[in-house]
Amino acid sequence: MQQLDIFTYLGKLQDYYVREKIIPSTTQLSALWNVKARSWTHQIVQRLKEEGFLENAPGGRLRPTLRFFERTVGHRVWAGLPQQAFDVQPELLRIDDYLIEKPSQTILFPVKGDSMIDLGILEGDMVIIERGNTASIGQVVLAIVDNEFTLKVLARDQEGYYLEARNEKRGRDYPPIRPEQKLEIYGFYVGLIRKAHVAPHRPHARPGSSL
Amino acid sequence: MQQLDIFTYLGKLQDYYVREKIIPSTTQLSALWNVKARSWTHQIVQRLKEEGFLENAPGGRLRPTLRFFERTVGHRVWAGLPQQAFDVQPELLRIDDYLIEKPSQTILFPVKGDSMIDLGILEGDMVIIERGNTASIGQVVLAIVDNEFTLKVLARDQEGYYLEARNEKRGRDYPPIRPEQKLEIYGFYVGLIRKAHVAPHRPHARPGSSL
DNA sequence: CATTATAGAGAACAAACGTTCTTGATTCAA
DNA sequence: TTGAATCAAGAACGTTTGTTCTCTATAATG
Repeated sequence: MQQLDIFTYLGKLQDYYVREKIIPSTTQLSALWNVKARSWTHQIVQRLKEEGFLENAPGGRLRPTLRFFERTVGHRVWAGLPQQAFDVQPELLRIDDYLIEKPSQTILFPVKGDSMIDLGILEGDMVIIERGNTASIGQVVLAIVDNEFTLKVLARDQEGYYLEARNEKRGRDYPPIRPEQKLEIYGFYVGLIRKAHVAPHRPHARPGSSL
Repeated sequence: MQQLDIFTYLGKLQDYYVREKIIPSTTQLSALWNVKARSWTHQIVQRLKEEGFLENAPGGRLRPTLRFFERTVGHRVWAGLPQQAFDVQPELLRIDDYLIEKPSQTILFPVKGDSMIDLGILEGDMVIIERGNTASIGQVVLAIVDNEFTLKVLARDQEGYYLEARNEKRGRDYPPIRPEQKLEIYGFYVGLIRKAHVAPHRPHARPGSSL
């Protein structure tokens, strides 16, 4: 704690950036960090630049680098403090880049119902759909049936193409969908994001200690 | 073309923002827009604020609004489609913002095994973990057992706290984990991202037409 | 003990900043 | 042809900015 811990400052700044979507000026940074002297704030900023979290945009203002957004991915227990995650060369990952390859052809679609539960696609999840009207058998596709979107597996038999659910338990609730005329495919499933509905944080349990 | 076309200015600014990831100052905007008077630049900015493309961040600096990013996936694509699509405003949702509230306390962790499959957490998924050593019974937690991370449900009985898997089918493969001394909780599950392993794109099927 | 980093504050400054007010063209409808 | 908008530039303002330089405490080291 004696040592100037840049990551404490970085953390506050990252949280601020998420809130405000801007890197503030030295003066405002001083307030954010509870530093009384703008000169000292400047010093800390300099350190963050050396570490590669910030850089100067044309005009001298600060802007976040790619590294600023990167998030640690843990594989095994890091010896000691969690902050060391940065030192230990962990895998770094940016969610948007990881999930979306073609931003202009990608949309998010909210999942309703549990017809795809066997593939781990739950109600309330957001599926990531890449546009394209061609798909392979067995692929999960977002199709348009009766003027409504539906997420199903593309299948085919003697009678032609149809859509299958993936819910073993309640299979009879989701019979195959056979298009009356044509099957309109909007895009195909390339990923998923889920926000867990965390119960309002009542810290019931505090088993053992911590780190 | 006679009329002051804000969108010409907006376009240039959008391109600049993609390049530099920052909204420049009035002076630099003047250069970008080939406007000689900073006052006039200020006027245009005012117009863009009224239209909802820009706003003032705390401190007076400019920042882009959500509408600023609107253009990427043309909304015209949606015209004529089922109404569900409009609920989400796909291109306006930024994944990072949606999933992560406290970036500095959040990590991603790759899921191994199928012990949590009943909660739709599959092998290869990345769970989003928010740090904190307190948790409620029934919450999904990332705990440290035998110097390895494990993702399980926190439970409790007469004997004390323990960890449960969630895999009905192969329940006997995942017996409850009871800590020898103390149960160390690293953080709790707040979300998930998944990248579907799309088979190399062989466009087997082209059922019906498209849009 | 003396010394040397480290953590922090204060003052000071030129440049850049956001803003306002004034003035001059050009366009276009009454 | 008068008069109001619109488009544009200039000058001027007080404030904030990034930066530098100097000066202290405190802690660690030898």
